[in-house]
Amino acid sequence: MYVTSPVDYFENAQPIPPTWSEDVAAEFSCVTTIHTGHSLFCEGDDADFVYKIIEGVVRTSKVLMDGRRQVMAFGYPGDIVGLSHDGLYHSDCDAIDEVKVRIYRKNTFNMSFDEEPDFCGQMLRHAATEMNDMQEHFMMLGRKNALERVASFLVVLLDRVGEKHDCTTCFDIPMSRSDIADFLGLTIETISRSLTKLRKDGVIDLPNPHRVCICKTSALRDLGENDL
Amino acid sequence: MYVTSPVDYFENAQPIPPTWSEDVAAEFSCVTTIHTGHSLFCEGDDADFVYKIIEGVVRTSKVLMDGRRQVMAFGYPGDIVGLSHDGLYHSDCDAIDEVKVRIYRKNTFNMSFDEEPDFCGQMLRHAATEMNDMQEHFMMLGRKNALERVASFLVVLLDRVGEKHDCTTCFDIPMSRSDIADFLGLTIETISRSLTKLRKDGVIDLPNPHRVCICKTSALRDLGENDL
DNA sequence: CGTCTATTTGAGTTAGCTCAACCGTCGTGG
DNA sequence: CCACGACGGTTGAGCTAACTCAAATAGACG
Repeated sequence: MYVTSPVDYFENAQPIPPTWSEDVAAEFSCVTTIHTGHSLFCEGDDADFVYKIIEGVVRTSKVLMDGRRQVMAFGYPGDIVGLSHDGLYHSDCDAIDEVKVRIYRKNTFNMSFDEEPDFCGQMLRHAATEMNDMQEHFMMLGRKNALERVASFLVVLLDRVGEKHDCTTCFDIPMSRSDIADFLGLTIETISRSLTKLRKDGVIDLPNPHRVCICKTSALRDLGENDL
Repeated sequence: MYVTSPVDYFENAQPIPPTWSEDVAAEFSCVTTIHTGHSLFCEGDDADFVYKIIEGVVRTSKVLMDGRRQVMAFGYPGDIVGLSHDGLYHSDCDAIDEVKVRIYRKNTFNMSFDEEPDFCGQMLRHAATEMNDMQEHFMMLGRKNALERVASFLVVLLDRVGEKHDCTTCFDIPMSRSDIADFLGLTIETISRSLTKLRKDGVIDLPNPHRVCICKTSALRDLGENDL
């Protein structure tokens, strides 16, 4: 099931000491870089690690036997990926660009919280936040049309990574059209056509295929009808 | 924003004592019944409680301004609903049939875990399980066709509440066609047609609209292509 | 400069939607 | 007791948004 080996960053793992506090936590985690296109983990692997994104963007996805793929989420800096309920990963996770992550050994906190209860609390808060995002995602996949989905997607990115320049807000889109399509449950052609329509309507500008500038923020928000 | 009042079950709430252990937990939670069609909570309400389903089935859903609705999940006995990341509920939750729940005061464990760390662990495990279910749900909404979605849905119910009788496994479907449609991102007509097709193909039997018997389990599983 | 890959654009097809009719069950009231 | 209307589910017919397939375009890279 392995595409690339996701665990060889952790060869010199230290033994786990009896107590664990915030400032020694660093000893039980390590920072590493995953190169563009490489996997953090694959579906079916033992879920031994949890990853916190420091830099770059990852993609978590699942594939059906016939190759149909659904992208669950894009993980941006601050996001946590790799939580499992049964000790196995149930999705693939790949680096979309050059990604720096902090890797935590699962057994130091996950499923056994004796050492540091607050880490569990942080984890739960994070899970609750992610579940909320997932509910927004359900709304898109189940009930919004193509243009609304693309608009919603752009609004989420706008609020998360938009850089305000005078009247427009711009940001990079590190993922391919194919990634966006598989995230939104559409095809690359429909993504392209929707972006073109938004551009022709003057809502956005596309300096290049991997960068967007939002010209009419409120129009985009109206289209996306995102919560909050 | 209220449809029905979801909080009047908790009029005689007790003050929170300083310590909290498993056997006194009952004091900080209470069991109550929510009647068919009534709400446990609504989007926008203060998320003061978390609910564990004891009996019956609940539906969590979101609606867009124009009335389009997406059902996020059906909560069966053992499931927990009402987790929030920011102190507000972001979905509606309603009783599909007569529902018995245990209501926990959020502040006794959620977001402040000083008293009982293990409750947080249970919560996190539950959240991880639910996130896994949600990922299956994404696959359905984004990448499966109507028949596959209905088959997947039936397989999940089959594994969860199926009662095996000789060669077939049967279970009740407490939710309406409209609920199923809004869960699967389809219309009631498409649900009906898909069920009829499965019946005509001999995969299932429908003694009445709210009960299914699975005749060809493996055929249904093949169609649904569920993970695990 | 040519090849490769990602994206955009165009044209025709189709799965699922919309709208409408129909059917069975249930509760209500004359 | 039965007629009636309301409601939930099923079935049919036509429509349309998004898909599929195909071609054109544009960068990126050796």
